[in-house]
Amino acid sequence: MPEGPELHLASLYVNEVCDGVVFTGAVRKSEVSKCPDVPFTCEAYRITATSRGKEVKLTLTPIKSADSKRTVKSGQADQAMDVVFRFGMSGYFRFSAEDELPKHAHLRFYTKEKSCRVLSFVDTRRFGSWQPSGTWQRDRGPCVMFEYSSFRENVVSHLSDRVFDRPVCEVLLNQKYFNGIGNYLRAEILYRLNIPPFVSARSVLESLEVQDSLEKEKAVKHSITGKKSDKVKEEDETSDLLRMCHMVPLEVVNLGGKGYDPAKADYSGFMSWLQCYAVEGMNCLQDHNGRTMWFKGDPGPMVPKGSRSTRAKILVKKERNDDNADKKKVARSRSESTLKKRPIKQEVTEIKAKDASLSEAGSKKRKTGKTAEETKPRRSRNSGEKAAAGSQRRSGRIAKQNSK
DNA sequence: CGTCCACGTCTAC
DNA sequence: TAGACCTGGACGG
Repeated sequence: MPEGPELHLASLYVNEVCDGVVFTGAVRKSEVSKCPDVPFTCEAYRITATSRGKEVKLTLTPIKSADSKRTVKSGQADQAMDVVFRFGMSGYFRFSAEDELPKHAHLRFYTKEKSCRVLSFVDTRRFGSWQPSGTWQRDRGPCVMFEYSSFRENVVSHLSDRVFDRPVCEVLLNQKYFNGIGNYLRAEILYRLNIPPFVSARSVLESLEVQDSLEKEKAVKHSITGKKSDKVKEEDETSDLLRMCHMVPLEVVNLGGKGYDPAKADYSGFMSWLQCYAVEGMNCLQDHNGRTMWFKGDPGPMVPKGSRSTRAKILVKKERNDDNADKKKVARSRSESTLKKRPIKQEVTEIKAKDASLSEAGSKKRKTGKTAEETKPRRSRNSGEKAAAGSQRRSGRIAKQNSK
């Protein structure tokens, strides 16, 4: 599930399904989990959730009854407890019947119902974690979605920090400044702005100000009366990287539905929303950390040496509907960058690799005559995640569902 | 069957 | 800045 939008949707999910539900007893952990026990036991309690960036906090609140003072046994909570979750690569919450517990339900909260149900933290890969009596992780910055002004402030006031020497695509994953941005969001955000991923972060951020310039503009317009002074320099609403770090994740929240989770039922809406990440025809390279960066066009000057164009998974195939494309383009030709949304007919395919033309980007940074693949043993990001690939796989198959 | 890939941190050399 | 931490789906042989 897990970038900022999915964490927030998870908190909405918890609040919805747990509304009016009474939980009871102890919080139980799976045998296999290495995360800490949650020492909370209560005859009757409620669960609510909030999110911040890439964390979710559950609050367990004991329900007071008239005779509670007498009834509270030792070992029973009478105080609320917060449990803070990080989702790793595969975490999510599910509310189910007790006899239909999902596989990998590693932390469980049981309802006080005759036919008991369970709120579970499910995490297939177990990269997620929780912290009993937890607080928001100290080194994480403000939420890009719901603490927008302090998020801006935090970035703009630290631009001299040396982390901003790094390529912008790598800095966008730094949760100290971009809490909530992950691998698909960085691709989508930079794509919308046409910013090459491997240019220094400072160079694209240094012109930005603490206050969102659109907000400023609104304020000005407002004070000027209702006069629609078009003279006020119409700034392109999609031109500010920090604003896009706020807006793009909110778009995913407003899809209302499933985020990226191939294991789950309906994520087709999300797949259609993607314009760049894992989209056929886009380029990709490994960043300095071995993570796949999806982009279009120029990669920028700071591509890591030896970065290979990965044979990353293509999840989305989009098909142009060219019939009226040109006309529409002219009609709305106001700003180049707002035209990113090509008139498109999209097809969500099953996951089928096609490995389109990634070679272009890859060849750019081949300085020697030889390919990176030939000269260097490929850097591997980590043992489990990326074993250095030996063989080239080329498959030319795409699920052909483009019939019509 | 085996290899490669995946929405993210962590910590150890 | 490599690994470590994990499971499982897609794909290739």
